[in-house]
Amino acid sequence: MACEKVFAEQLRKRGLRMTPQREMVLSALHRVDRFATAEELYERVQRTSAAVDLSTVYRTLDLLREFGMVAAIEVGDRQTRYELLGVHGPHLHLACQGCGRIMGISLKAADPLLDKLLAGYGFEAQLEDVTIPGLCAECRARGAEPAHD
Amino acid sequence: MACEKVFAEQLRKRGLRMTPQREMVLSALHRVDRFATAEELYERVQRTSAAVDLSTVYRTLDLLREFGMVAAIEVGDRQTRYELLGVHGPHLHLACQGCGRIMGISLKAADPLLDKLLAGYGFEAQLEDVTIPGLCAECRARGAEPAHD
DNA sequence: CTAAATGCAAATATTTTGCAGGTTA
DNA sequence: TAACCTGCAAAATATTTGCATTTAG
Repeated sequence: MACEKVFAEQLRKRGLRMTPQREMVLSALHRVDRFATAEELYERVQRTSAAVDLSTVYRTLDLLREFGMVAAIEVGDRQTRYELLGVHGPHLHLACQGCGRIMGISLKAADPLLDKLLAGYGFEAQLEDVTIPGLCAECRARGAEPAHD
Repeated sequence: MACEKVFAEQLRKRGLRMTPQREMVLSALHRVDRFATAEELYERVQRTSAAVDLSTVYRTLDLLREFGMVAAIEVGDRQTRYELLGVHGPHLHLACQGCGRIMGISLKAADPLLDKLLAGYGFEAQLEDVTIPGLCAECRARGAEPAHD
């Protein structure tokens, strides 16, 4: 996956430019463990260059989102999390309220729901960035309560 | 619907108190058109008494949420919206990205998905407060683009 | 009377923006 | 070299909290 290539290509297409900062953010997205907050990515980028600003991270994430290379998802808390959409493309997210883990699964599972919403309500759902809260198998086994807050 | 009764009851159960402010917030939730932000509720409450503070609105909404009388849902934007859970109880929310409208529909539609998640991933989904983005029939007919932001 | 609730103001947290100066193509 | 990008600082937004005072029960 020449992500950098794709990014550079998309940038050029719009008359925008590739910069070291933008490379670093993309690279951080690769190294980070799947879902990261802007702050986490910022910290990671800083290890490479302390001069990069948080606002630049946000601006780059916005671009990557526009290009469809990154998904922005919201778990319960206030922070947005970012995920690199690699070979797998968009998917559905399951967020365990017990342990905080997030799983990405195929959109296929939601096809019946999708059809039902379209047939019954004329509603064309976009489940790509939807995050479904709940409890994962382990937490259920542990008898964990769904954290309300 | 003796919502006030239920509220008062729940409060008493925990040694908390009914106050005019809390009544006003609950009342505002009734009058407001289904989904309201804290700010909207605040404005409405202020028409009755200008002395009520926004923080009190938030505190009351938190209580109502704990009591399961109110659902807090997140549409794309940063603001949380609150909805009174009346006779119908919890449901699934469809948020049109074209016109901003929010529909509440029965959780039934998602039963197959629920089963699939449980069977396939051991994940017990809680769809009560989930908001699904997409396009409603009207907006699709108008050929509206799903607003990315 | 006393624990709980309120208003106020200030703190937090996250994200966005304006701008002067540096940089990329 | 000209449009773009960056860092910095400050603004904007949404929500939460500490505290002195008031109030419900």
